[in-house]
Amino acid sequence: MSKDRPYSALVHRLKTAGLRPTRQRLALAKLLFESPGGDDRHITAEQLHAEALGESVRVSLATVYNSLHQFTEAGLLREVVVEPGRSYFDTNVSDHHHFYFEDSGELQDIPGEHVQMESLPAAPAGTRVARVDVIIRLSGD
Amino acid sequence: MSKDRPYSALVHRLKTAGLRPTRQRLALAKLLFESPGGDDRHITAEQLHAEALGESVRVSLATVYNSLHQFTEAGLLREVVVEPGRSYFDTNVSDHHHFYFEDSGELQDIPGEHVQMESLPAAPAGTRVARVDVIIRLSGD
DNA sequence: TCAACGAATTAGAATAGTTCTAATGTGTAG
DNA sequence: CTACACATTAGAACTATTCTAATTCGTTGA
Ligand SMILES: [Mn+2]
Ligand SMILES: [Mn+2]
Ligand SMILES: [Zn+2]
Ligand SMILES: [Zn+2]
Repeated sequence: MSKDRPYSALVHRLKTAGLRPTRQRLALAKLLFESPGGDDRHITAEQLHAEALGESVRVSLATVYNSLHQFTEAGLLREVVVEPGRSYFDTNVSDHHHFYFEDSGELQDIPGEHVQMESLPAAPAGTRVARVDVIIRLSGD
Repeated sequence: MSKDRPYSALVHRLKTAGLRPTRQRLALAKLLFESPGGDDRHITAEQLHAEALGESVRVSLATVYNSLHQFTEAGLLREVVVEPGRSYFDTNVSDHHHFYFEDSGELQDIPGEHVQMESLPAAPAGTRVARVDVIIRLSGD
């Protein structure tokens, strides 16, 4: 279909999401989605910024935040809040839940089938369920 | 049993928790646990501080934070994080989950029986489950 | 190809929630 | 009552995040 460079799939992904494929967004998307384990990363804005700088991708922290939020709105990422002042962006947008290791601050996926709710209560009138977050908090032994 | 003033039950509650019943802790505990609906309040530190000042209880914000954390450690409160930079303290420490109204920022209890997990995955070796948080995020219509 | 324009990026300031510091005050055991 | 550990406090500090307004870039269509 396309004879483009390695970025071609990402370019398409961003365009489809209504986002211009800028140098910064492409580089961040590459780090997010095409690293080893890219379909299950849990990363903070500061971590991604550091990672970019480490790869000599020049991008500001403000742009990292902007991009992460835009990717989230576009459904490419999912935001998971675990502590006040600590939120992760998750490259796995399928239906799943999380272990949170309180000691190390790490998040780990739990496949969706392993936690099932029976009888989710109905959303109150005038609202719809935007998301259901299940976080199993773990502490050391 | 006791012929003490209205604070007597609270004094006992704090002492049992290993906390000295100081003027500030008593006043905050009274606001938290003896308001109408005191077994189901979801309040932030700043809200509680404002409430205290409104009742002419002189207490610093630092003490409000200290007390909320101490109460939480003692099992009198439970902390619920809903957004980066927004955490609530919940006077309902029984097993239950929450609706979060994204528009208004309010939290509402869902009785424990109304959400049941089947087959919670086992905690990874070397860890124990400290808590399971279920937050159903609602957005307007 | 390129001008024009709206969109994106940026540095740095600003904000908000929370925690820290170190000086002062208070509850309680003896 | 005294002494001392514990608690409170004002304000500074800190951290994650958002904002601002100046600059740069991507796209489109002539
Ligand atoms: Mn956000
Ligand atoms: Mn806390
Ligand atoms: Zn995940
Ligand atoms: Zn609750």
